[in-house]
Amino acid sequence: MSVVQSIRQAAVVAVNSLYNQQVTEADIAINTTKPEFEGEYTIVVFTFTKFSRQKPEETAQRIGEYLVAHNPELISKFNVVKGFLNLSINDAYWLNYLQQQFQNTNPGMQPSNGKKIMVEYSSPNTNKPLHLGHLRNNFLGFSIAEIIKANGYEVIKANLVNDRGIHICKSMLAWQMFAHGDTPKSTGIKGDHLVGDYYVKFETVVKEQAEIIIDRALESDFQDFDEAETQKLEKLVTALHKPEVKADKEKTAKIMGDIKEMSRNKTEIMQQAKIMLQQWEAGNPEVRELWGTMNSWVYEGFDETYKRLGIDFDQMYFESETYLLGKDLVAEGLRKGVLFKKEDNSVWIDLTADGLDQKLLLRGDGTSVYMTQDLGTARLKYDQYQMEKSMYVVADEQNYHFKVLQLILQKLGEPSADGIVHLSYGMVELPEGRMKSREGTVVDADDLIDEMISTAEQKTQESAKNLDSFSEEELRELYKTVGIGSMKFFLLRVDSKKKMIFDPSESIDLHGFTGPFVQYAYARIKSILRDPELGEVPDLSAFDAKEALLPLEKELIILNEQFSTVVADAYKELSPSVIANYAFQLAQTFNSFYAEKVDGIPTYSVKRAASEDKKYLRIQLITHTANTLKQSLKLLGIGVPERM
RNA sequence: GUCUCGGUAGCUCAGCUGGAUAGAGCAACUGCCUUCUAAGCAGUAGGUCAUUGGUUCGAAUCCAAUCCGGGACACCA
Repeated sequence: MSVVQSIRQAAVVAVNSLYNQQVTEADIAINTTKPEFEGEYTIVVFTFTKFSRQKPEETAQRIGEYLVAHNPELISKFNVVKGFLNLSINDAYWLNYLQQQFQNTNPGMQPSNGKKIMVEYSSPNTNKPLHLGHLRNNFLGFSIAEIIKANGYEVIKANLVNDRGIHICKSMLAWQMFAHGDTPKSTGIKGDHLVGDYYVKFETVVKEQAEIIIDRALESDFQDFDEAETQKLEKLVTALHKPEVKADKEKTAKIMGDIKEMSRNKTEIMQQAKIMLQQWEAGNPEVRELWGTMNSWVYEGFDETYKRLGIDFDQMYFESETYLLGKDLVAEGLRKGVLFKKEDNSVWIDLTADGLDQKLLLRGDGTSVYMTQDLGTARLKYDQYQMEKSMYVVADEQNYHFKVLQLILQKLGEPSADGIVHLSYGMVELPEGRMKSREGTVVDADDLIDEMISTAEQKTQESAKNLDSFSEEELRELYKTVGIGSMKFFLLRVDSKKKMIFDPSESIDLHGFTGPFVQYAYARIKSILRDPELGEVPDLSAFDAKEALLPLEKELIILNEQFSTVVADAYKELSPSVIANYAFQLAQTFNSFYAEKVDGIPTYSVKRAASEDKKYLRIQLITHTANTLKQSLKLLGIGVPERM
């Protein structure tokens, strides 16, 4: 049990017996004590004055006296400032905690609770390589999975690959037209990048072809369109010439966007892509073969990137295998009367009673839409794993989709419905706005990884000591650990619910609130423990420290003790940033502990400690700190170097 | 238009289940490497917590309104 919980329990007893009340643990407000006051934890007693009928100071005084009298092993003394009851925890309590924990190489882990949670993340399209946005998704998904595991759950990490659809046909078509049979092997280009290059090629051709159609349309020449489209375009073009629209930039842009979109759809190459998609769905062997080949190139590329990043999955799903799912569910829904058919045979659900709209679930021609697939996939997942919760790590632009998904599953009476959790995160933006793959303004994942690893190399060459004692292999490993670590930390330290801005012109820092800062603190501890001058250290598992704790010793123990609570909070908030902030604070406190000097003499030296008692206590303390730092970073998917 | 998320130091962000004088990092400035790793430590400077009103002993935190910005509301995924 954590200190805070112990205090809480003791305080409930104190308040209830002193004032004959029925308060519960939730009624006790506990904060860490501000550094300018004595004590470690503070109970705020203002709320108790309602029934104590005393001034805050008197109330705090009485509760403080009661706590010290009844819990001497926990609370050694107290002081009162206004309505704040500052408690000093008994040194023996901290020492006992340290004694119990210092050899635990997995601090903060809860025992198994037998429940399962699925986390779906990454879920890339197979028509282009991964970019910065995917990185945030991947790191978040992986880290959340680790955090959930630490809270006692079994986790299934799932990846639903979007391997079919118009987007991959675009790459395929452009490859057929322009590649002259090039392959990753023949060109030396990584598979996902090669396929991505042809996606970009496709888009440039569309743009060229669309421009001609747009120009004609703006001259009111609608030869490319059918009757209905012509009518719509006539309205749009007329609107464009109205003075009030001309004055309104936003409106003009919107209309131009509509015209552009309609024109793009009429280009020859887009028509060909649509035909290819139909051929794919019809099982055309040639198209299927090309599809298989190009996807395999992409998978090789993805695997390489995932491997470098240390990202993995327990269960792969492919949309080509799941896109037809969900139709059974729709049929059942129709039978149950939850869904209804319109004249054109399309199937809908009416969500107007829930403040939402009607939502299409099956097209008139019987083909499924995104939502249909997701309904089916939800059932498939649940049939396979019967998990407590099914989490989707997907950007916040799809908040509405997941709200609707859960609601429909509930109305259909699916057992998976209540467990649906959308882990919604904000997008990564550039200083000038959103990244757009169509416009080529994306930060490529592989490029960024390379850049960070070489930045780590540069920095290591500048500042590491004893560089010549590292082997080539060790150095490569170190650059990777630090480079990837800095990137993961950078993307995870910000609350995932908020969008974040990344400026590619300023490379990711390795100083201050960063991954390498935490890694450095860890490596420092390891270096202390490795030092031959430390001498022979006896088995400390029964060591019993006698001397009073010094300020930073105590502060370090207190922080370490909070780790379990932090891990629980990170799960509750579904936010790795809670862990990142904690890891930084712990590393920072250790660095102060490490560096404090009085008259040039280090206060907290381990090997030169004033007594054996202090030396052994500090060995326990920094060992535990190293374990906690390592574990924190592990929960973020970040590794630690033994030296750097 | 409706819904939704956000606005805290020059920049990037913590803090938000109400609690003491609002915290970090970066950037700027001052110090600190003959003693366990300076990717570090100690310090200085930098704030109308978007605005207004309300609830409260107490509001960055809760409520309402307003302003600014993002996103969603597809027979796209």
